[in-house]
Amino acid sequence: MAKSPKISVSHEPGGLIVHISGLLPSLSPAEQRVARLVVADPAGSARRTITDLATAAETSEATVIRFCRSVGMDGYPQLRIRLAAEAARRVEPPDARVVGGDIPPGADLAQIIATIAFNDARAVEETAEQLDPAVCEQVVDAIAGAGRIDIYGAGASGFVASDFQQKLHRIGRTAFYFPDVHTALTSAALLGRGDVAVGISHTGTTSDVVEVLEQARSRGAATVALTNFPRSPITEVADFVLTTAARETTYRSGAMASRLAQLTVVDCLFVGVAARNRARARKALEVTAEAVQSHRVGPGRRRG
Amino acid sequence: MAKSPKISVSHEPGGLIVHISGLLPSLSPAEQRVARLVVADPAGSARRTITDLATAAETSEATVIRFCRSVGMDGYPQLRIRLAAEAARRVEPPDARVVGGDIPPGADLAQIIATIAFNDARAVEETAEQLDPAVCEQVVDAIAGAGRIDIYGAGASGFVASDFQQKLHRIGRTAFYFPDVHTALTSAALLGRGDVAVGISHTGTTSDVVEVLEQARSRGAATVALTNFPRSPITEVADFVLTTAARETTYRSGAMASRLAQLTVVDCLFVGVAARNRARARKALEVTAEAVQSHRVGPGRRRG
DNA sequence: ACGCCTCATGAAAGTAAGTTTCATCCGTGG
DNA sequence: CCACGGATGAAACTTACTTTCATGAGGCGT
Repeated sequence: MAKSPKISVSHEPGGLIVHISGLLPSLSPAEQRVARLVVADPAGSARRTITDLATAAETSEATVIRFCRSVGMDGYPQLRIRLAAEAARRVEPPDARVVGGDIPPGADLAQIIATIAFNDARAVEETAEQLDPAVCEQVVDAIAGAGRIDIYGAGASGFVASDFQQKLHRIGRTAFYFPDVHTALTSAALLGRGDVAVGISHTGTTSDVVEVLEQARSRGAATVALTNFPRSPITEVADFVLTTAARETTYRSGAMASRLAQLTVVDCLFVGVAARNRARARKALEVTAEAVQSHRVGPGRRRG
Repeated sequence: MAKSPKISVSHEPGGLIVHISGLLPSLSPAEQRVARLVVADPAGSARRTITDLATAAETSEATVIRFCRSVGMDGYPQLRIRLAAEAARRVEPPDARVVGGDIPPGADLAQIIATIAFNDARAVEETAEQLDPAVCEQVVDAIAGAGRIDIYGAGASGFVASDFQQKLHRIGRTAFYFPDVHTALTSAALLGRGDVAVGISHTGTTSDVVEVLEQARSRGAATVALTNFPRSPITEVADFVLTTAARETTYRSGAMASRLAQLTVVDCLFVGVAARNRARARKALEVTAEAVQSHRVGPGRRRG
């Protein structure tokens, strides 16, 4: 079934560049070379002829066309135009901040800070731009009406999962997070129709998370995937797919930008769910806030 | 060559559209028809093929080309691209995002997303701007040369603390994070000169964290505070103070923006430390990356 | 290991788009 | 009335884009 090449991608809001970055790993090697050129210099690429671009990417025109189709364009001319538009819209980075780039070896700390913050902020913004409100809405509905919510995530994404769990818990939703696979699988097996399972994985290839989500789905739960890559395995076991838009950087394994982007999405979902029932959520928040009040000390800020 | 193709106008400032409008009267009738179409709908025209446009202007392709040359373009493709770029640029920004504002009660999800992302991104940017590189440098030095690094944080900040610990660990630094006060106190008591203690607290008033940091300091460890409020209690027990710049919003208890800001700072420190010894850090990262490789699944592409 | 299949890929054929050339038309002024 | 020059489109031509197809690499089951 899923075979259907419905890939279509009719909806690639936000940036085309962002969209392409996300698709990058799902492209064939030759197409990736093309994609990288395009992402690195959209404006420049728009000026090139297809033959030019093909040569630059050390491949054939045919591959460039395939690339166009892979990212949802009709053909090369359309890509060109979209690229030009995209490039025009984006204000170029003020200074030497390499977008999505690596930190140069000799960089001093001030530069490092500027670069990191720039990329982090961008990831957050771009993620928001390309988020599909309609899908979010559905996810929010599902969560708001869920009997139980299971949240899965390994490693770095585990933090995000855990954070989400805590948030939902604070507004009175029954949410769980499992740091270990076995417990998670057990829990997933107990899910059923009306429950929701959320899997978080930057790469979308973390087998533990994919498996658990699959399990959850087979039990009838609605499954949600949060990943940076729209065509990664996790999306195949998810009813709803939400993507982040962090560009890969080679050096920084932790992919902090990705983490921030994930948290932003989680936050949006959270606020969306909370907004479903303002009164109750607010009350729950107040109660939980009071609960930790005793752990606060002294005069702190001005507050007299 | 009497016509002298001196085309000139290599640089037509302001908008291309404006430029064309200006030239309009000096064009031949048929070219004017083309020009009018283009000016009326730049974006739409960019999508048309030359034949299309010629037909629409009730003229021949040749005339369209002449028009292109008349306005200083090399040919039709170039015009197309410029038009697309032009059209994209004049799209006005979606709408006014409320800076630091609360989410209005009736907001739809798209608005919520925009607002959250905007505030989150701002928090990250502003935090980076006000971070003192000199202090960061000192902290990085301390951590890079530390015998042991203890990281404390409760509740939401605990996630950040934990994340920091994991990061440092991955590049071979001896770092610990303690989710519970008692263990933390015990550990702090064992710190000494040359060790580093990092306390993370958004409000800066979390008693647990303050206490532990105090303990660490009394044992001779260098203490670092990461908080949003430069005059909060935690800063009184810290040798180095790093601040985030998240604006509070009333509704969102979790203060996600603050979390992101904290993470950004942590990331900067991390990269700073890693940069102190590129080679070793890189190696450590590679090794740890390999370690989780087996947990990745399949190709992830569309697979048929 | 073997054959089978799938997929990625570029060469080449085919089609469409863009460009040039040139003959025609039309108005103007001698 | 004719010569002239600019405007114009038809058609030839060139280049760009797209499709098709054969090849070969890599995976998979036997």
